[in-house]
Amino acid sequence: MIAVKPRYQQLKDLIIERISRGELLPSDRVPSENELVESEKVSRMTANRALRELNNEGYVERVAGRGTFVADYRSRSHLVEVHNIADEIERRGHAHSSQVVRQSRQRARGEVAKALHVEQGTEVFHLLLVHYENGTPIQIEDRHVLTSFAPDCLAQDFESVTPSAYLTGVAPLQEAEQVVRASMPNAAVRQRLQIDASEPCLVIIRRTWSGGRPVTFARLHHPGSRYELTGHYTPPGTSRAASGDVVRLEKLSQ
Amino acid sequence: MIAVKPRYQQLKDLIIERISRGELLPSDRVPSENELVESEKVSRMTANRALRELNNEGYVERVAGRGTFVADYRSRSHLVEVHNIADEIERRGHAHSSQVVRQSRQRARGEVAKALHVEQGTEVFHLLLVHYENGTPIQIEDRHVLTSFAPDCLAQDFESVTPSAYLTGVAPLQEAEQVVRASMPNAAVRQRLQIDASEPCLVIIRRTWSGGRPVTFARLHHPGSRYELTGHYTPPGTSRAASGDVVRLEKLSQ
DNA sequence: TGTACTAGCCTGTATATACAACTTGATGAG
DNA sequence: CTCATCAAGTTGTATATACAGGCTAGTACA
Repeated sequence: MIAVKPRYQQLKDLIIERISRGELLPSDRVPSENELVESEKVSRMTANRALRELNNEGYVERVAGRGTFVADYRSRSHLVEVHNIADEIERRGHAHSSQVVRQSRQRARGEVAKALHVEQGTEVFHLLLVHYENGTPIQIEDRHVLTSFAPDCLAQDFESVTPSAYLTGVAPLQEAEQVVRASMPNAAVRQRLQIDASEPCLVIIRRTWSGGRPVTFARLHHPGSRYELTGHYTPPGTSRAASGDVVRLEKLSQ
Repeated sequence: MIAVKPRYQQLKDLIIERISRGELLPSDRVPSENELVESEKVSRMTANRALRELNNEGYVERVAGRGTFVADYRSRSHLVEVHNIADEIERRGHAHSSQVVRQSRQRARGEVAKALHVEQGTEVFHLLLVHYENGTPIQIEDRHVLTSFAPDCLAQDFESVTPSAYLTGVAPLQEAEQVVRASMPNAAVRQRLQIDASEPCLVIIRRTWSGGRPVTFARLHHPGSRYELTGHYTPPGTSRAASGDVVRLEKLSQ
């Protein structure tokens, strides 16, 4: 099946390709419709459709009169926003800090090797951090990263830039799977989160893909009494105004 | 500001309007491009853009050679799929059953009144069900519904059709907010879920909107050892094939 | 020097036209 | 009656053209 892709899709693929290989960085200017007409020998309407759809999908931002620009990674998907606990805490107006417990190479075993699609015993990076909100522990981040994805992982200072922010900067994350559970933590987790034996944890296990392969696998433990996940869903095509005056549910249900 | 909406947007609004007022039902035929050219006095390209975008947004399905048809509610948004615990259980190949504990009128107080945007003391429907997977309790559904939204709510047999499925049938749900927490259940919840005092619950608090106002508010309790939420995110515009061979994470991390 | 204006680029929308590919139902040949 | 063919309607794509409106830089003018 050698189905020929439509021309507008070829243009989209071309631009996505340039973005994901880092040739075009966030806020860089993307070729204008007329430039694409010249260089790719298409009509302006075809170039328009390609750029318009990339805009709808969050890859680029368009400004009438100025041009088309690569969007920030963080606005590309809700997923990436949720990824970064530091942003989340700062958006609440609180202070974020973190402590690196471990930052080392490790041989991938069992679950980690399977999740990252590597052989048992392959070297990967292992990060263990505790994140604090106004000095109170809010998350344990236990993360494994493919060495080939981020070779300079051990040289980073993860107390000033979170692993999420760093990894997002290395390359855009394209896909993610996550599982959310409630479970009782063991003693080590309890000690790091400063909670007692009767408090459950909200656990998120998340695997993220880039360039067609899984690149990082994280287990995030949160104290049940101090953390909750919130989500907001609107069907596409709904006017933005409608969702603006939604009362935040977490305030209602405390 | 009397901004004139673009023509293609007017067409989209027109069709969404017909769908949401029930004039067009799922699988009904939507006017074809040429019919819109006639009736709405637009060019075919404009009609094409309107229908194409409605298709991308999940409102309609298009089949070359046949026409354009209203999509099923359940395929309109991932949200609605996730809503129905019965479908979820059956998709796993297990048997779903449920027991209605309470199905009555109740005066809305406190949190419920605030969440549904009604005065304290307004009458609402109250549903309390326990859902079972292969005979084991998997969810307590404690739900409040606006009487005006579903007047025949008390006449339904919720042991054969789940509240989610019923409510989805009354009108398409347009928006939802949810909060996910881990917490220790009280004795009543423990007893209904048949769990002991050391097991935490995964709690989902969800509010759903239709026609611009909140219509139902639900608290869902799940035993931490038997239930987990899974999510899968792909940025829009990614080819579908890539996400097909993703290994389910819940199997990896058991 | 400073300000107003304009040319030139950009996106956003709308139309008319064309051809390809698919589906369905009718028509006609065997 | 059966099967092949065809016509008409549908979506999907692509092009050429046009005009409106936003933005910017440079130019002319005061």
